[in-house]
Amino acid sequence: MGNLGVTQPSASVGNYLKAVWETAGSGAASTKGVADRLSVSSASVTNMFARLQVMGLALYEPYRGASLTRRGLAEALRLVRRHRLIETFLLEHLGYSWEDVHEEAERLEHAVSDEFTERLAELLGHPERDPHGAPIPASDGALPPEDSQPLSGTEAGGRFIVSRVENRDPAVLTSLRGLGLVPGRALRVREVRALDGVVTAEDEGGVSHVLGAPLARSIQVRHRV
Amino acid sequence: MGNLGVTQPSASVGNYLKAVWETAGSGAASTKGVADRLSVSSASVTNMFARLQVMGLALYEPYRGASLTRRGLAEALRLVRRHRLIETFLLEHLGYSWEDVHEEAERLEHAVSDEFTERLAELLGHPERDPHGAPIPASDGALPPEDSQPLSGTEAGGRFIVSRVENRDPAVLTSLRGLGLVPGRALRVREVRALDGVVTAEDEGGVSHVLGAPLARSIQVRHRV
DNA sequence: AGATAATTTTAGTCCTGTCTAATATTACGA
DNA sequence: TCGTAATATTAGACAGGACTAAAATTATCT
Repeated sequence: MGNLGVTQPSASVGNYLKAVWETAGSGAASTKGVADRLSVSSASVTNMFARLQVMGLALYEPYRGASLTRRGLAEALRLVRRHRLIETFLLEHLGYSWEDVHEEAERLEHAVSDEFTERLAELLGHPERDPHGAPIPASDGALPPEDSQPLSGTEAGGRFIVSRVENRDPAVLTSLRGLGLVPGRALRVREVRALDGVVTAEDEGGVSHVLGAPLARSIQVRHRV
Repeated sequence: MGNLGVTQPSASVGNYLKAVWETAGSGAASTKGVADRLSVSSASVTNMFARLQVMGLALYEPYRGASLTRRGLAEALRLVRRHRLIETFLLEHLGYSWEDVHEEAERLEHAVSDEFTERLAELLGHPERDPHGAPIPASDGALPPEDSQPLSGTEAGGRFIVSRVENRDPAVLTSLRGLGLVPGRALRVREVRALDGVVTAEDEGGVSHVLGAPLARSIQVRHRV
């Protein structure tokens, strides 16, 4: 994850790199996908895709989308690492609440240096996951293995532990926290309704939760051991 | 120091506001003064002075320099507060060395929110001074009273305590730290040579320090009680 | 006071990153 | 497979911030 002699990409460029990384499954990111994620016009995305290509950070084929080069991927993961470490710090040391850490980290990740990042990792004890359960890339970009699946893809009767909540909306996160649907919570799935994807799951206190498809998709769980 | 409904000035605008504040004694800041401090061309400064005026952050009279309005001053002090709190945090919690905190804080001050700042102040115990002895403005912009004077302006025979070191150059700071010329150090002034402003002072260990005029000007001391 | 030096401003250019409107391409449903 | 809907791209504009070169103003020194 070195950065030898290379100019730091601007915050904008960094945001596009992250968006491409998050949007592209294992292929190329679409213009619209990135535009929606960044709340920016499609024209802006087309423009940036071309620039990322010139900068050697992405491969771009018109109408086919963009995918990161090794360098682009390294840069994206560096930002993701910063973001998730900062979120952890905000929650654990500054008393931020779960739903507020994302926004602050979003700005800070572009301002901190590698030195800051590594010192922060040290202070935090080199955590593997952030407060939402998202894996924190190592300083060389390595991601811890993922053993989770979305709640929406489980089967009735299964017993799980919430491992991650993938949602940036503070209002949604506040609600989920209120319901106790945070990483670590044990759940037993009662029903995954084929009709509309609504999932019904019961927590250890016997409380039943009914979750619409989008929510069920953003809650990741892993099998209980 | 509120920020109600007001768009956050960009990092650039913020840097100019700080530079005007630091440059203008109790009058107006000159184009060249600000240009030198920010390492930017004079033309850029003229341009920004005009824009600050339009934004209501400064008063600008061509060829006469710029001075901050109440709003501009409040914004500048807000950044200074952030900067100095961040420096303190870097040194005390992340293990940064004295000479490295400035550069990192310079970037971070534009990325943190008021909420972050106040939580950080809380974590640090609401310090009144940063690691270099510079006063930290309160959240309402109030500055602790200044009882210091530059070492260059003292008289031979006086006994002082170093209260502040005003220099951003890491190389200079490293040297001063090596000599023990940091806030808290007791000094007895031996000579302030009229000829060239060179100051000779002795510390408690009996070590004698000879300081050129520029250095002597950047070291602030207060009378020993 | 006049000449020269220092400082400032103006004029014009450039780059980044955004937008809208118009056009082109691809995907999809009948 | 054809027509419409969705997606993408191009073209052109604009704001923020920076620069250089040239012109103007102020300061300084004899």
